[in-house]
Amino acid sequence: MVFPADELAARLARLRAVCRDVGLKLTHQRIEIFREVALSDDHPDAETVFQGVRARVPTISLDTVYRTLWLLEELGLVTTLGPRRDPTRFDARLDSHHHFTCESCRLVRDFESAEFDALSVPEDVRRLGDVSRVHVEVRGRCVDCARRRGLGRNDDPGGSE
Amino acid sequence: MVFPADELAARLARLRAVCRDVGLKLTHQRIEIFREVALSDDHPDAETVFQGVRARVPTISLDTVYRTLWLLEELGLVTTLGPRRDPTRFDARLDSHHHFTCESCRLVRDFESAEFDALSVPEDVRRLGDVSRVHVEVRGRCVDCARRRGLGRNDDPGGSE
DNA sequence: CTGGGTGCAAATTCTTTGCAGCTTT
DNA sequence: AAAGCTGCAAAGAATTTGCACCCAG
Repeated sequence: MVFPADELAARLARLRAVCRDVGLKLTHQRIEIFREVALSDDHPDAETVFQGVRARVPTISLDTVYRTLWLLEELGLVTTLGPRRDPTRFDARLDSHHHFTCESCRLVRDFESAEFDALSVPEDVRRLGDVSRVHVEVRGRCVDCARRRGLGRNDDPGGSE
Repeated sequence: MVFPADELAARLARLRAVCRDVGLKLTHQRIEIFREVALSDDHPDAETVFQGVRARVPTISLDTVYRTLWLLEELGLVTTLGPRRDPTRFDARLDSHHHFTCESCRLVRDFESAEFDALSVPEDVRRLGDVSRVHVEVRGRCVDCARRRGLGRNDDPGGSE
């Protein structure tokens, strides 16, 4: 792994703390699922986590993995790559632009930024491969969702602009 | 729409040019599907494109929409939000970091950058909502895929670090 | 014309849900 | 003991595929 062993312990401690605070049970499965994601450095999907955990907990089921991953996500202990729980979305803009994504609803808005466009990719990244595009993803909660308050999720972006 | 009417014409012209060059037929469906994505500023998913196009072409089918969208993506005429054709992937790192994603295989690598971490969100974006996180997505082709050449897609990232 | 493209319907893949029994608190 | 979790199996989305007919080149 990339990070020191301490880091895993710290993440697990955080899981414990959050579960206690929110009143969630700290089951064997939850710990192992969280550990699997925390230990991997390549951002596994649910199926991959399932395979990994199953090596240690043979009775684990795939649906528990899904339920737990989304639970951890709601608790803020893990995040997702790309928009959350969303089918693939397409973009016809080929010029350099960036995205603001609302974590509550499906809203995504483009924006331009000369500063962001000017970003130069670090040398270590260039060593990973050929870079074709660099764009900034800003996540947050849109004004409409913020107005509606609460932590619940809205399925429909309000502003039709 | 946000961009001038000319822009749509330019995008359609580009579609024509690319199809001709590659020897693809310029069907009514392809034009309408492309137009639907090009005209929308909220990054529709396949289902939404389907609904939109169906208003003008009642016989369109959802599978044609999928096929066409992925075709346009391969031609470089549209892109996707988040990783392409990939189930949801999870990330247990909560500290600020960024991603390099290979467009050929499923490889995703984290990297750190003080410069990227220091980015400040433009005022107009802050008006869209509350920002919780800013990260940079670098897309390209990893060294292993580059070595394998060709435009085909590899399903398995080779390097196990 | 002729082959690529489309529509249909069925198949996959990814993810969620209802329910009965088992585990943490 | 009580409520929350889990595993199972079945349901539900999202996406893909096989095949016969049709249209752009």
